[in-house]
Amino acid sequence: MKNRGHTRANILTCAEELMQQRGFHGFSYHHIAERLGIRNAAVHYYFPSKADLGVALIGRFRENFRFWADQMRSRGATPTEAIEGFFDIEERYCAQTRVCPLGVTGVELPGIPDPMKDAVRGLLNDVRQWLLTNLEAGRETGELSFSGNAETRADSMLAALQGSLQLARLTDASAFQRIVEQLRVDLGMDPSPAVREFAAAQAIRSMPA
Amino acid sequence: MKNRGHTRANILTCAEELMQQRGFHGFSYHHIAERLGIRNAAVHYYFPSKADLGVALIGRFRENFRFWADQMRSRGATPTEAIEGFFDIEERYCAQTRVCPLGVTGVELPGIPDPMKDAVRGLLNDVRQWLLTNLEAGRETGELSFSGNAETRADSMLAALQGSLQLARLTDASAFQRIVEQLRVDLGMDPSPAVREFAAAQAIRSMPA
DNA sequence: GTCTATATAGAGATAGAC
DNA sequence: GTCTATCTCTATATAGAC
Repeated sequence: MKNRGHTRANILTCAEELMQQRGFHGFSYHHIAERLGIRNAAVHYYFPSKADLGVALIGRFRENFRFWADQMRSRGATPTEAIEGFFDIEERYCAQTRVCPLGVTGVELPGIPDPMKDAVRGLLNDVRQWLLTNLEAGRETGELSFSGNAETRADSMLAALQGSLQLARLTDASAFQRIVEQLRVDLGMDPSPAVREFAAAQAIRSMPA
Repeated sequence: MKNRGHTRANILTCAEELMQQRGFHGFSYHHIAERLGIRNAAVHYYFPSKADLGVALIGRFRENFRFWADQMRSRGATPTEAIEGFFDIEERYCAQTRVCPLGVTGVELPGIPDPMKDAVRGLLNDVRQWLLTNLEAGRETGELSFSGNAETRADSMLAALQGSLQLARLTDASAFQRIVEQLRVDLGMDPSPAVREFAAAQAIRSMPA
């Protein structure tokens, strides 16, 4: 038996990919079981209902995001580096033809289980708060410059990133790249490859698989 | 029998709302039949398969958009007025807790029928082209001012609008309003009437007696 | 054009053996 | 912890009566 003791984590990893590629209603326990070479019932052993699975998925996004953000902070990343790291997470989604979990749940909202909705709102709150803090800190130090209120800027950025992953699947990945570059310009960020490479390396090293 | 001769149109109207609220996999023929007070089989009479229904739905979005754009043009709308009109369409979606059809299909893409994918790409192309034309025309006349390339600006705007409808459902409608206001600022447009009123009220309150 | 009735397949879920 | 077997419910779809 491969991956002894890792079945639960394997299920989550597999379901995460399926959800970000096909939507929460776009995959079934059978899809997961098939990919992992196990049976339907084994998946139900770990996640009795699909609502349980959905809540666990969102919970893992939250944990991973917090872990990643803590890593960034403890490594002394500047606001600019932190935001570049966030762009890199999204870029990896784009490369895997995934969309943002907030986009998936935003689209399917009335059909997803209530406990999962609560979890998603918590995730959104964490990400928003993190981005807001970095935008304000960056404006404070002068490394970022943007007009208007930071809350709105944070929401605009999240919306644009979310939408760009969806548009990129309908056209091609360059749509995503160009929109991110536009966001950099709007924040007065340096578009130099050196900064992007640094942030990408940080993000890859500190993002749990 | 109500709405004699309108069943096909009623089905489309109903399915459109369901799709924008719940996603393409989030509703069934039964939901439609129930809402219209008819039977499952009657829906299949007009749209033999769900793929047929999906293609027809996207086709209607395209027709409606073209019709609306033609109206705008024949009434001599300026680029600014045209773009405000587009914001109005999205705002109505927001008020009805709907998201953009491009967002729905962007999220569920690998699971939707192939002919529907083609139709969606056509719709996106129409909307992108329309927005691009208006951005360029507005920059030409000087009524709009924005940096960078107009294609990227058009894609950014579509992504932000799409994402903002999804975020607004996870938080509240004000997220959508603030993001649209940000888009206006980014294009050098006048603030919306609501924002102007608010600013005016602030000014009056802060005026010395 | 809409109905009743029915077919098929899939999704979600449980019981009990190993 | 994973399996086989089974159950129920829903979604999609068709046939044929009215």
